[in-house]
Amino acid sequence: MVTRFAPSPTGFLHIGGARTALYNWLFARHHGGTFRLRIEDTDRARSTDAAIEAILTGLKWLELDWDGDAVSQFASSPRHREVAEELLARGRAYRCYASAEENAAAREAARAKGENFRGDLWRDRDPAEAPEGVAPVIRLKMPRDGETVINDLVQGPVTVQHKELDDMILLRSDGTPTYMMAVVVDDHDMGITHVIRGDDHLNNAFRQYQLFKAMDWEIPEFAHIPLIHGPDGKKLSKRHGALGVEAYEEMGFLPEAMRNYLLRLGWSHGDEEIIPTDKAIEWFNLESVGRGPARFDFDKLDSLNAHYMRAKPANALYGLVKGLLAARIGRAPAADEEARILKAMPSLAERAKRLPELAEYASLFCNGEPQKPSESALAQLTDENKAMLAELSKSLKSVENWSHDLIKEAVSVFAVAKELKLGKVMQPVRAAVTGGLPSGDLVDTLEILGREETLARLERSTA
RNA sequence: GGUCCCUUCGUCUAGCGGUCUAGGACGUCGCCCUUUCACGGCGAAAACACGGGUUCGAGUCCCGUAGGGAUCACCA
Repeated sequence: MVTRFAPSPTGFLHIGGARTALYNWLFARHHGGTFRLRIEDTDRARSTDAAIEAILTGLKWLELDWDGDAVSQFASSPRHREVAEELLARGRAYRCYASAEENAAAREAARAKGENFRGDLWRDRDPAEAPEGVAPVIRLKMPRDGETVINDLVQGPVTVQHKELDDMILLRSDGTPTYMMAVVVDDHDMGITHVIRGDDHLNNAFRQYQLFKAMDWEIPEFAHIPLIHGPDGKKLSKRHGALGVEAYEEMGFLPEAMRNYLLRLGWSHGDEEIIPTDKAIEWFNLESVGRGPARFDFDKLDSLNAHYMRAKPANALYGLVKGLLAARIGRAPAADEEARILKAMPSLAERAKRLPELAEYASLFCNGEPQKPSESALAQLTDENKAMLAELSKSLKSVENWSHDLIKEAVSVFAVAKELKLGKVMQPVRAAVTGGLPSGDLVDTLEILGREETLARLERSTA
């Protein structure tokens, strides 16, 4: 089995494309088949190298590896022309000399009659009538009677009457192949067995089907997956989540969370929600792909991301936030700070949903933090509490062995002596030490921070 | 407008004629835990678009209506 992902390099790899790639990849891996990457760059004016780069980078980030080299569609245009000639020779295609104006007029007229424009102005005309100096396009001679049924692996059987099909252009007047021509030839030449792509291509499938037939080629299976909509149910726009995958990377999502989310958005396996990649490969099938469009939901992505962050080892997590952390504190973290962060990481990861948030929490373990206490933290630091903290500092200063148990004991003893409930003491301490940021068990936090830094923070906040 | 596709809680979905007083997840709300923030635990509210059929029986099958989407380029 051979699948392919065939994006056109006219922009970044958006979320819908990413899911299409994922499904193709999963399908191929599940069946032990091949997953190819083809760049549909036949539109020379709109294709850019930057976009190709963005697509490759996005795919790599998502860890969707393709087999063989990525191929450029443009590179095989001689082959596309060759097939067009073959079609001409077989009498399955013809030259059309209609001008843009003539076509536009015919299109208008057809629409006025409630019909589809079929582009067939020259279908039955004598080529001898060809006007001087007009370079023709080559059109496919579509069947006019009957119908075609495609058994779409996702949508089920879909029928279209042949009279609805237009004599699509195969070769432009400048001799370059159109997309319709290129996909069919390439899919055939690459031995693609399953064409899995966005629902927006469903109509095209029928036109391409005829092209396969005209060449007597084997027709691949089709699977058209529903598009992803924005939270409001409308077509995904930049306002929503139609961002490049690199934007999701910047927002601090993990590729494995992204894959899980995208997989589950429009596909299911019973009640399973957390689906690691190995399970995804094992379970993926086209039959379970939903038929209606799905809305993008950041909350669910967040919760999945939180899950995968917690599952990551501390050092891996640290590697992911190191850059963000340095940017946040304006310098590279020192070795002792890194050691603290590594220790605190598990409880930090439990509290963060995205990488930047984790970096923020981690910054707490750097000297000189917190820079900006939250409002509720500030509210804790009343004059009364400040006085209390100053006294507590003295008790803490005398803790010989700076360890969890002894710190806790010192605080408890202090609380009893002052006839305060433990919470009444801890709350201000947290405000002073963390500035209101979550950090895990407070005593653990103090231990990790060390006596020096703890006392420094208490002093700073009571000043 | 023509053609094609889609329609279960706010969202993603389970369901493939009886086990559905419709299940799970995210989100929301409440309670508990508690040393703060979180996590966690428990619980609640929340859906079969509508109307006709078929059938002993329909969320599940058929038709229609409504709503949504896709597509109608010498773009892909």
